[in-house]
Amino acid sequence: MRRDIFQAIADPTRRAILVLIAVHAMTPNAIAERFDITRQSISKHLRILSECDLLAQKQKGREIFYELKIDKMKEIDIWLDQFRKIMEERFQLLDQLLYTIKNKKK
Amino acid sequence: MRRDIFQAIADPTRRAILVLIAVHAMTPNAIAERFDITRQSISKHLRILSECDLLAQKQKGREIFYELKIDKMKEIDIWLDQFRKIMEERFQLLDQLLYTIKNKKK
DNA sequence: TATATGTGCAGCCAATCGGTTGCCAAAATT
DNA sequence: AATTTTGGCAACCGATTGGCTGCACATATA
Repeated sequence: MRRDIFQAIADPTRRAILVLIAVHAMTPNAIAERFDITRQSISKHLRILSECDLLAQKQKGREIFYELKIDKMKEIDIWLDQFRKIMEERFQLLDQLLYTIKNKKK
Repeated sequence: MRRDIFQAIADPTRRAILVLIAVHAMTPNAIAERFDITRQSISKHLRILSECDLLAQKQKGREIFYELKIDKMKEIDIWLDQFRKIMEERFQLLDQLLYTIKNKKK
């Protein structure tokens, strides 16, 4: 069973859950009310998100509030950084090239 | 057939392909050499990535060079922005709360 | 104490995924 | 003209996914 954050956010329902929870912690029932699928399905999604360390649970009586562990989202940002760096290098190379051409003209 | 960028980057092979191609455009065969799977599998991945508008093709003779359409990657960044904003608002609320407490003490 | 509510787990199922092999077409090489 | 190289497509297959139902269990409430 592969379980990483990229696989976790691949599902649109799970992405919506993350956005919902980001605003404030919610119980599985409250979340399920927002979707057209069963509470059990939501529960499965919450388990998957939890296994990726994206969620924290806070028990209050018989209710469980799930909240987003926002720090984990940084992992995606870190992955994106690779591309930002590659693009930056590419632009620098382009600048260098343009500079060389300019000097040759002189 | 669902086909969005989040589903596209869910697969680790596809993520690796994106990083490879980001550096410079490559042919399917050249990409396949870097992995332990068949050229046909790579071809499938390239098709999926293309369907998400993540890749551009440049034909040179019988070779096809695939290159990354870096702009499409911004979509992920835009999605992450939601969370950045929510977090910012949360911190501002916290600041406000701390300010109110401070003033009440006076 | 009996009942209602909140939650998670197990098992089922159709659809999708990610790999494979086999094949064909176009371009390059001999 | 025959052969090699490059690349895509189709069909197949086992594993995974994302939904469902049914059930069990703990906690509130009557």
